[in-house]
Parts: sequence; structure tokens; C-alpha cells
Amino acid sequence: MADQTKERIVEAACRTLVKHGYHQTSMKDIAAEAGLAPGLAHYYFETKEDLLVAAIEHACRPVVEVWEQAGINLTGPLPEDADPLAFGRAGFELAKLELKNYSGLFLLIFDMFGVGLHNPKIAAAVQAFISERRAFVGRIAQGVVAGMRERPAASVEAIAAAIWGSLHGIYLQKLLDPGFDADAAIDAMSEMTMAFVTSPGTGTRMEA
Amino acid sequence: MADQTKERIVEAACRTLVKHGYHQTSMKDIAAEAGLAPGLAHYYFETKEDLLVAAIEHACRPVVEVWEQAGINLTGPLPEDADPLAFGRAGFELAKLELKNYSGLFLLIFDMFGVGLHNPKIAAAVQAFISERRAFVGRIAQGVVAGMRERPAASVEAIAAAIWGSLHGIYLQKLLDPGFDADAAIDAMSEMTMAFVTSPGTGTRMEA
DNA sequence: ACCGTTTGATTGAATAGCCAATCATTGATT
DNA sequence: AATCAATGATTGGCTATTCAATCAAACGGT
Repeated sequence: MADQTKERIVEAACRTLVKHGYHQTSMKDIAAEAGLAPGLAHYYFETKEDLLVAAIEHACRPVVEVWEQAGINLTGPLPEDADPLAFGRAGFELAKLELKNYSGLFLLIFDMFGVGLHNPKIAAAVQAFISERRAFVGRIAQGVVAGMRERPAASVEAIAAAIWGSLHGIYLQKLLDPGFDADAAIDAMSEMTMAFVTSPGTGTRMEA
Repeated sequence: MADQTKERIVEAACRTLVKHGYHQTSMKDIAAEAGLAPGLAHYYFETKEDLLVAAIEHACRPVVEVWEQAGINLTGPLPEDADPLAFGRAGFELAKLELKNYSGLFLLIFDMFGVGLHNPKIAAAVQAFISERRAFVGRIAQGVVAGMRERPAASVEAIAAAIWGSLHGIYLQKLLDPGFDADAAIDAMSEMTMAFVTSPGTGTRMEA
């Protein structure tokens, strides 16, 4: 019974945060959304920050589940027999679907990015989110880079940071402007990445 | 006299917003930072939002000036005689410098990104920031794409959105984690972009 | 089976403080 | 005098957090 109401509170927090954002959600709002007494949110979470951290972690769960359903182990290594290049391509497709299906999560996450800039507790939660997902991109990049004819100058970590960054920079544009064509931007990023991966070599071109 | 104090308020707003973020800055804080009476901020700005919008615009100014000092006209076309590829490379270098020299601006901007997700007025100001800069990336991309042997499948707009997104996704990682190596990530992005641009053949420019 | 006690869950009101916005007032300049 | 700039106290409303009081269920002794 206790765990149930705790989860009800966290879920209500997710809903209100997605709908109204960090500024405009009070503890009372969250309790009301959950259909509970105002004081109860503080019974389960000492501070508002603690509840928000729990909400972030809760909101991320469904996305991870989608990945795992697609046969991707988020924290473990990639399947040995898979073609890394195909994996990379699929990753970009997955990114497009993610944005479409879980825009609420990203609304919450980008809101929290902003909060985290000046709030250590939220920053820690948000960085966990970043690290996990960027490392996953890095694992795909690792496989792809290993198959390249010439090793790129950039490290795998740097490539992963660039690709993760590009996807989230694209997400940001979409969230701020619903008319933005995120699919086209992700396709462009995918095309650029694939050209990079299959290019004969870097730094061997004529100077103008 | 009036314009001077108005600017003093905006500058104070920038400083406090960078230091403490949107949540933790009140109108009173801003007035105190400016060394003025609490009520004066509302004399010049009807609402807090209006002041924040002015602060965003004010904070962006020095960056634009740097671009213009580098011989780049932000809103007009690129110089005819310039090598687009060299321009692109220089753009990535400029991005690295920008982040180093104006991290305060980006702290403010990313804070406002978060606020803008649920606040139409701030969203409008933030989108102006995005549009201007993304269009500038697009103008460089336009020149580079025109010189490619084979036209890419992606549109120039999509490429610009991807590159702008990657830079700001990288900025975000740096702001949330000072230990993050943003230079390496931008170098990686630059390498990927250049490989994409030069992939089929040499970068022979074709004039219209 | 019965009953008092304990424990934890839940309630809703109270506390203490902060904030944006207002406004009557004062000061300065023309 | 009249207009604009500046002050700082006030207002009304909101907030996170606390807390005493209620409720329900489990437990233990008989």
C-alpha cells in the first residue's frame, strides 16, 4: 500500500512537470494530481528536489524498456554477431521514434537540464541520464570505428559526445518549435555520420 | 539618464541570472545587484518576463560582435571570394572559442531554454536566438554543399539544424559537467563534417 | 475470539517566508 | 509648476515545510 501511493505521487509529479514545468508545479499541485492530501508528498519525499529526482528516474524507465525490447542491452556490450554499421543506422531510426513517442520525457528532461545548471542535486540526476545514454552511443561507435579502414583522429568518446549532443540539440529544437522537422535533421546527421565512417580517410584532401 | 539606468538593470539581470539562475533570481535581487531601489525594475519593465527577454538579447550582443570582428556578417551573405570549406572549419574553431569565452551566456541561454518550454514569451526570445544562429550555420552549409561533387540527400536546412544541434548539445554537456572535453567533441564533429563534405571527390567549387 | 496497544499512513490546517506587482511619496530637471 | 525618475513600504498571493490529529491495520496477550 505504501509503495503504491509513493509511485502514485511520482507518476503525478511526472504528469504535472511535463504539463506545467518546474516553475509552475508545487508540491500541492502534485498531491492534488495524485488525489492525495497536500502533506503526503512530504511524508514520502523529504524535499521537493528528492521528488523531482525520483520523477526523472521514473520518466526514463519506459525508454530503456523500449531499447531492451529492441534487443539492445543498455549497459552490457553489443551482440558479437551484429553489423556495427547497421546498428548505427538503427540507432538513428530509434532516436526518431523516441522523440515521437516520448516527447513528454524530453520535455521533462530539458526542463531539468535548465534546473540542473544551478542545482547540484538535479544536476547529478541529469548527469546520470546523460552518462548512461552517451555511453551507449559510445559502445555503438566503438564497433563502428573498429571497422573503419583508417582510424579517425577523434577518440570514440569524443565521437559519442558529438553524436549524443547532435541528437539532443535536435530534440531541443523540436521541443521549442513543434513545426521543426526533427526527422530531416536526424537523417542529415545519419547521412553525415555514415559518410564519415565509410570515407577512405581523413585529412587527405587537396587544399583550396 | 533614463537609458543608462535601464541598461544597468539589464546588465544586473544578466549577472544575477548567470550566477543564480532563473528560479533563484527575484526582481529585488536584480535591483539590489544594480544598486537601485526594489521598485525600479518594474518601472522600466512591466513584468519579470519582459526584463528576462531584454536580458537574453543583451547577453547575446557580445557574441555577435565577436563574429563581426572576425569579418563575418551575421545576417548578410558570406563573402563571395571565401573558400566555403575553410569557412566551415573556422566556424568550428569559433564555436570552441565562443564556449570558452562566453560560457556565462550559454548558462543563461540553456536556463532560458528550460523556461521557454513552458513560457511562450521566453520561448519567442529563445527561438529568435536559435533562428539567427542556425540560419548563419545554414549559410555556411549552403556554400559548402554547393561545392560538393554529389549533392547530399539531406537539405541544407536539415544539415544546419544537425550541426547547430550538435554544437549546442556539446555546450550542454560542458555546462553540466565542467570536466567534459568540449573541444574534443567539437573536433570530432568537425572531422565528421569534413569527411562528409569531401567524401566522393575533391571539393571543387562550382559557381552558379 | 476479544481488546488494548503500537505502528505507520493519511489528513488538512498552520507556519514562516518569499515573490511580483502596486503605489503613494520624494527628488530632480526642465 | 509639471514632468519624469526613483524610492521603499505595502499588498495579496503563493510556496515548501511542519505538525498535531485522525485513521486503519497488525500484533500480542488473554
